[in-house]
Amino acid sequence: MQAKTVTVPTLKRLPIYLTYLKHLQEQGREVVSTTHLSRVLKQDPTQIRKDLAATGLVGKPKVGFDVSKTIEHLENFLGYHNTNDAFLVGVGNLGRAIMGYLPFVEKGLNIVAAFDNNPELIGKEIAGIPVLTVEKLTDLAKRMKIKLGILTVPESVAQDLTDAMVEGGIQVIWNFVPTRLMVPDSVYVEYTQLSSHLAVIKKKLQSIK
Amino acid sequence: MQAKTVTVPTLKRLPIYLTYLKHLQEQGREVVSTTHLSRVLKQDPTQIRKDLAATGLVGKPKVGFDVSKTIEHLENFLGYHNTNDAFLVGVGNLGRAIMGYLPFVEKGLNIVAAFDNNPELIGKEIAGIPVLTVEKLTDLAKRMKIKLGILTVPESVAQDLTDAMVEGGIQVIWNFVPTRLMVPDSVYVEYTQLSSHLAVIKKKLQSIK
DNA sequence: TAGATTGTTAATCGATTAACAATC
DNA sequence: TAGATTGTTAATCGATTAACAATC
Repeated sequence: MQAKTVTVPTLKRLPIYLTYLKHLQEQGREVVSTTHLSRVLKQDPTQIRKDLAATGLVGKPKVGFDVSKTIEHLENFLGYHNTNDAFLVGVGNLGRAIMGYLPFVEKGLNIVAAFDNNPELIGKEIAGIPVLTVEKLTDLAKRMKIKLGILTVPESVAQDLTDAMVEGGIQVIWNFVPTRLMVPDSVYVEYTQLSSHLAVIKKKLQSIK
Repeated sequence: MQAKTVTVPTLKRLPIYLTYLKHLQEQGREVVSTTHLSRVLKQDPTQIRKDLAATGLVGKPKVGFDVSKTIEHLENFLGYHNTNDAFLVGVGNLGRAIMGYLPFVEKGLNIVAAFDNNPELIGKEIAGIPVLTVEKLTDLAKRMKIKLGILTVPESVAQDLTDAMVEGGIQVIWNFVPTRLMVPDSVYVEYTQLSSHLAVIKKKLQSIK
């Protein structure tokens, strides 16, 4: 079956299935039913079936899904085997963590250079990634045809550096700064807003005290 | 007007409004309309009005919302002025980044201790936070009546340390590990799945190439 | 075969968006 | 007053969940 268009909610659940399937594989399980996945992952079995079907997977009635094949299929679908080059802008705490975060390397994220305006960092290497001055950002992005930029700067300079990335031809920005960025329609911004998660957590804490 | 029950999507948008309102405040703006917010934040104005109304805010027809009062109100509503004590478990790259992440401090997250099993880290301080052995986690959580735990360990030990937290009476877990955690119904888990965001980003990159 | 599981259509649920009267 | 904006009810949209026939 051909892969249909996959919705964002589905796309976000796939990596969760994948980690659990790998766990099963390590234990030597060969097949798994969505009924089982449903119990463990606490999600509706129909939803899991629809999610898998959306990637083009087919299961066997009465049997379930082949663990190894499903892993292989999902990894291909998510593009874990082909790497994407990226620039990281803002070598603070969070930036450094992302630069050295192994799970991203395993999933095919390849940060080729990082940028900062701190003279003490420029010229150094962090987690094997060279740190360059932000002045080189736009030109280098053009020259290297970089399509993905990861933004981990303080809020005050977020828009300026976004502009620099956009000018350099970057088309997808992973934004960790708690601000909306202004970008042309052609540029996609993926927002990872830790403050939003914190808001949910604090509300929850209020209600249980 | 009284604050109604606020949905999670609404809760997650409030911090975004807040950062932009502070930006306006710095520029000396005294009032703002949801029409204006809508243009800048690229969100439906009705949604913004509903979100604000859900927190108990009222605006002035023809005028809009008072910037300073709205900021004050939202900060109170989100509990930025009263701190929540938390334990952080797993002092790797990501854990360290969170320990030193200023925006969390400003929003009232107070990490009082961190835990790891690496002997080289134990006894040290990182960003002013003491690192202790994971063996002390459960007892100390009980004694200090800690309600919030932040989980930034490798996947292989995530469930074990979750169990340790739950046994220590922790009721809310902020999980950065790309796995579902098994917890009793009384425990709430907030999932921040960076792998899910990466999945969305990689798909986007595939489509623009 | 009987029963478990898949795959799909239909129903439900909840969030977003549209329409519009009320208000300063 | 006229017009912009709020606040709210109604309509829409999309995602989740339920029901159930098809399948091995």
